[in-house]
Amino acid sequence: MAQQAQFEELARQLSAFGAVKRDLGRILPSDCPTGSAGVLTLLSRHGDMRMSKLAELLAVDMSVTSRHVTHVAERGWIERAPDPADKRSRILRLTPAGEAKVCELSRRSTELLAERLSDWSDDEVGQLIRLMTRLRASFGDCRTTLTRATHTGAAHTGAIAPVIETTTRTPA
Amino acid sequence: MAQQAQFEELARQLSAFGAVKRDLGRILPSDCPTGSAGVLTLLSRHGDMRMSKLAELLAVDMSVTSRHVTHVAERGWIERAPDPADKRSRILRLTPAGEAKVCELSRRSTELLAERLSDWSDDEVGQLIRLMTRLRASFGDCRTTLTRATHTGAAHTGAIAPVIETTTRTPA
DNA sequence: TATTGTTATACTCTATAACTATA
DNA sequence: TATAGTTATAGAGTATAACAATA
Repeated sequence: MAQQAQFEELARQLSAFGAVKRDLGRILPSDCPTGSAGVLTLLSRHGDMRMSKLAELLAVDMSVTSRHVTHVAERGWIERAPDPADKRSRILRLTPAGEAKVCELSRRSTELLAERLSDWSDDEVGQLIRLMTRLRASFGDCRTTLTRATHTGAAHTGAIAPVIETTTRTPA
Repeated sequence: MAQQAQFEELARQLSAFGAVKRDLGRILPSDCPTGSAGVLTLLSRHGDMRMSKLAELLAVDMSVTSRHVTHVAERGWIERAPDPADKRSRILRLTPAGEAKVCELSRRSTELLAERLSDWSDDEVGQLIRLMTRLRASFGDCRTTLTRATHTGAAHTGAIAPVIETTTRTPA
C-alpha cells in the first residue's frame, strides 16, 4: 500500500498525461481520428469480433463504439458481416484497406515514439509498459492485451490471437 | 533505443489509458469537471500565476485555459487580480473556498487510487510516477512538477513552491 | 423479458481565428 | 508591431435514453 502523497502525485500525472495523448493524436491522418484508430488497432490485434466485444475492449459505451465503427465502415476499412449464430449481432472484420491503414497508423505512432524516446533504454520502455498495463488491470480493465507478445515484432503484421480474456466488465 | 514492437505496444497502452482517466473523472463533483480540477490543482501546487503560465502547465491553448478559469472564477474558487506590472495580465489566486475544493478533490482521487491500487507497493507506485514523469518530459512537457516533493505529504495543504521551471514551450 | 445494436441529444474538452487592450 | 487574454465557432469523444430487432 502506497502513501497518500504518492496517490496525489499519481493523480496529477494521470491528469497531465492527456497532453501526451493529444500529441500522439495530432500525427494521425485527418480522416482517421483517435476513435477510429482505436477500432482498427483492436481489430488488428484481436481479430474479428462483435460490437459488444469491441466496446468492452475500448472501454467505452456501445453507443460510442457504434459511431466509431460506422465511421471506419464508411471508409471501407472494416466490414460488418451478419452473425449466423445471432441475427442481432454483427461481426466486424478488417478489410485489406483497413489492414493497410493499421500499418500506416502503426508506422506513424512508432516514428513519433522512436523520436521522442530516443534516449530511453529498452528496459525502461518495458517497465513503463508493464506498469501501465498493471494500472489498467487494477482499474478493472479487461484490455491487458499482448504483454507477452511485446517483443515478438508480430504486432503490426495483421490479426493475432486474443491474449487475455478475463472479465466481462461493462464500461458504463 | 527500444524496439519497434515496444513502441507499438506503448502506443496501444497510451490509447487505452483514457479509460483510467475517465474513471478518475467520474468521481469528481458535478460542478467541477476535469478542466476545472486541473486549474485548481495546479494553482494549489504552484501558487499564484498568470493565465499564460497556467496554460503552459496545463499544456492546452490559452483559449481553453480562459474558459476553465472563467468556470472556476464564477464559482468563487479563484480570484483574478490585476497584475500591477502588466495591465494586460491577470494574476490567478486560489480563494479559501478554492483551497477547500482542492482538498475535496485530493481526498476523492486519493480514495479511489488507494482502493484500486491497494495491492501495489510503495515502490511500484513510485516507479510508475517516475516513468510517467519522464515520458511527459520526453514529449517536451514542462509539467514535470513535484517529483522530489512526492513523499512530503504537503501537496494537499495549500500552495507550495514551484519546483521545476524548464522550457517555455507553447502547446499549440 | 432481456439483449444487441443504432440513433438522438447533450455535455466536456480542445483548437483556430477574430478581437480588445496593452506593451 | 507584438503580446496577454477573451470570445465565437467548430470538431472530436463520451454518456444517457429511447428505440428496433432478435433471443
